[in-house]
Amino acid sequence: MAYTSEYPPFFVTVDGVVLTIRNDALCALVVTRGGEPFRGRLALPGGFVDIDEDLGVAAVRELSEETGISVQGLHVEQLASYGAPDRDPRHRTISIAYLAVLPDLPEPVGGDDASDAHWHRVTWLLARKDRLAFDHRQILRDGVERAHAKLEYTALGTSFCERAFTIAELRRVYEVMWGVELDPGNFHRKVTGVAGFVEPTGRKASRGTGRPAELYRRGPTASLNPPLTRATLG
Amino acid sequence: MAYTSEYPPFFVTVDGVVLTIRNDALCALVVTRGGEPFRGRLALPGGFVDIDEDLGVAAVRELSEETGISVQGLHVEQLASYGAPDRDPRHRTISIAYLAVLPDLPEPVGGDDASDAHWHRVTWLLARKDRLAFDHRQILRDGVERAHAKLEYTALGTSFCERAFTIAELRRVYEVMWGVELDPGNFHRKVTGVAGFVEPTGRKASRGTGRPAELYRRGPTASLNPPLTRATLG
DNA sequence: CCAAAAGTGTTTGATTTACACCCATGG
DNA sequence: CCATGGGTGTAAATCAAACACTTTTGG
Repeated sequence: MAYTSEYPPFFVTVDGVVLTIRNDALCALVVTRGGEPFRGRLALPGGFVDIDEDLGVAAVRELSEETGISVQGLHVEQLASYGAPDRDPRHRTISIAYLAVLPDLPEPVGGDDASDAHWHRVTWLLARKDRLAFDHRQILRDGVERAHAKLEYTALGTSFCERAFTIAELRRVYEVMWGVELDPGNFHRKVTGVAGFVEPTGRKASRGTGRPAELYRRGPTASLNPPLTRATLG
Repeated sequence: MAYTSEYPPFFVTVDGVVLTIRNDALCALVVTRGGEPFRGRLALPGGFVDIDEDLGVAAVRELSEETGISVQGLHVEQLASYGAPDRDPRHRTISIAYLAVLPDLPEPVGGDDASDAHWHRVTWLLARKDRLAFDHRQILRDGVERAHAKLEYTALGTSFCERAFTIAELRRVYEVMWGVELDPGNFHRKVTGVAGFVEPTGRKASRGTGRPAELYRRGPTASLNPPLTRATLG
């Protein structure tokens, strides 16, 4: 089947910046490209938008097809669009990037399809210019920057945690993202003191040694004003 | 000329949310549509992206063509993309929206081209569902929300002012955007105390009665941490 | 009982808020 | 010389940072 148009054709794709924290490091989900261009290179999961498909739906679908991850109920937001005329050597392609934030999953998220999806440390992916295909290095950078910024004044941090989490686990998210150590007491007070941020489940968690911690879940996500600030360095 | 492709055609447009403050109200720039669909309805300025044109360049060009406004050197940033399959009754169209913030201009910005561009109060434009064509109501809402948010933790407020401005003029921006009265003394101290926010020009301005105010210009735009907060209500 | 982590109390210092008050100009 | 807005001083209230200390578990 072929389409004709009096205007030159644009191609529209979606790409996903999917972040999680594994082994105390910020990691992003990447796939190995099977076809040209950039065959064998790492890339953000993504693909073409169907002609009658909503952008957000396409992003979720591609993530599921390429990596087997279901982001149902998880944090997904539109990040930005990328449309430099030469960003794809084949055609004029506009990519709408989405940002997803997940709790650490039980490793190899091999998908039904092109199942070589892997987590890589963001620092490693960004360390060299040529690790990622297309302009995906820039997209990843923008995604990480967005996540960074939203940590401070939204409850995005809770999206890195499981449904139920301890305050210490949430604190670890901030510590890894900011590369600092936070005072456990002050963090606890701050986070439990902001209305709508977290709410107690009533249950407790025994995480190894020490006193068991109260379990919390995401609250109705109030915006943080004043924002969380970095506290005492270790 | 006709183009053929094995994939269905997408159309790509840019739209601009152009904000300013006039007569103590937040206003947006709109044009009256000359063609179908939505002929005669108000719409955000925008249009089709050329096949070899960068998105940001297209946004600036359309603004200039449709409204005669040059946003050279002014604040322009990508806002978000809109691509619901039915957002344009004619074709599948993806629109990348840009946000621009300007000082109050000497009124009718009539462009070279479809020169019926006008400022309207944002509250009026948003008050009814059908004042704007397409999904431009949602786009405008998103732009206003973005501007609102960025006021608190960036120096975006200075973009509503002329090159040189008094602290009182800057304060007026915040008061109008937030619908509050701010304490002049505290605002002055806060704003001049944050490094990189504003820098003095050395000149003074005589605005009517009262002591002449020092003139400032935008600083190298430090991010505001802690952010500006709303102060005393009037 | 000891180590370790959770969570609370308390002190200190910084920041914000409220508002008094002086400054500089136009009429 | 008075009204008006610009800008600084200052005290009280609020908040954040540092850290001591109590609680509750596993070994």
